[in-house]
Amino acid sequence: MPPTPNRQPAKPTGLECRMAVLGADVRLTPHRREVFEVLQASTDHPTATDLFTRVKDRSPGISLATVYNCLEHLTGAGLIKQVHLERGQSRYCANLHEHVHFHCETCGKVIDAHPAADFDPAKFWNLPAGTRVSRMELAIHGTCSACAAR
Amino acid sequence: MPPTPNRQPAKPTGLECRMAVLGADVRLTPHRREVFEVLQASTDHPTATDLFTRVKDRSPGISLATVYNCLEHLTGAGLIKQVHLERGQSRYCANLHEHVHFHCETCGKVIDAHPAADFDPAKFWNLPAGTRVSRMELAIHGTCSACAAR
DNA sequence: TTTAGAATTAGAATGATTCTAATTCAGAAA
DNA sequence: TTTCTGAATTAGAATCATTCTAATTCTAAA
Repeated sequence: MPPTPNRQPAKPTGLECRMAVLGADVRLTPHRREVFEVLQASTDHPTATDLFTRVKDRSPGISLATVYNCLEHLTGAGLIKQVHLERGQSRYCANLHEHVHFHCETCGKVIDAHPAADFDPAKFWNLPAGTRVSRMELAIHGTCSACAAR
Repeated sequence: MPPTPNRQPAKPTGLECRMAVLGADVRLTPHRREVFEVLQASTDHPTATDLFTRVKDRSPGISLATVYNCLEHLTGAGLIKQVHLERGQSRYCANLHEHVHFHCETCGKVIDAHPAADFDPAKFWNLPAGTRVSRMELAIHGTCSACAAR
């Protein structure tokens, strides 16, 4: 039996490329990179199938399962966010700035809304002492200005 | 052809009972009443199948489809609220006071949290002029005090 | 070149919800 | 009372989004 090799943890080299955000990291494989780039280029808040359609134009062989897989890894690494606005498909968002989502119930459009500079969400709700908050998700539903104008 | 009878719109009489809230109304049929009462008596935020199980103790013949149907009507009438905390099953809530939901990611418990008296949500997000807000849904995720103590 | 593990895939499986078509029921009209 | 109409209810099928599975491919290190 050969001596136990002094195996190092795999390090990124060559084509392999990692991005680290908030301590987590992902290997940015070609598919993951494309899903990420397509999402970053999207101003709407696409669903997994929306992204599947868009990425297929660039990588015809990609499968929906891979898109879901990529989204899961990217979400886990904190590179993108999963958004739950209503029942049905989840939506995804590459805007990492703190923001909330406005959802127009008439046309379905989703708009990012950013909080006022002095907004401190934690102090507005009377959570029991000892509660730890890891994230908040605010969905505002209504009618967007374009629809309201009609 | 007989003369057109002067048909009046159906009015609630006898056992039939309506509740009107915010302009909407529902006939409170026995099943709807039971689903509503069971939800009001629940301190957790039950899912449709949770409610189905609980209501079946009182009305063994009820079907899951009817529970969904009742929940839809009660929600439409504004008597209860549908809550989306995570992917998967919707939860329901009979607390009509303005409040947000805290979701413990460790034990799954959901706690109602009420806003501070001076909280005016509308002014904290820079929504485009002309936007009309009909409702807001805030989910706060984290660890409840009991789980945090462990 | 071999190996080990991760990524990817197609398709099956799952879970929640919604739909469908038939039946039952309540109250109004005859 | 009996009939009628529309709503409520039902079981089961259908749908939809997602997750799982098992096989295959790929990457980078040994």
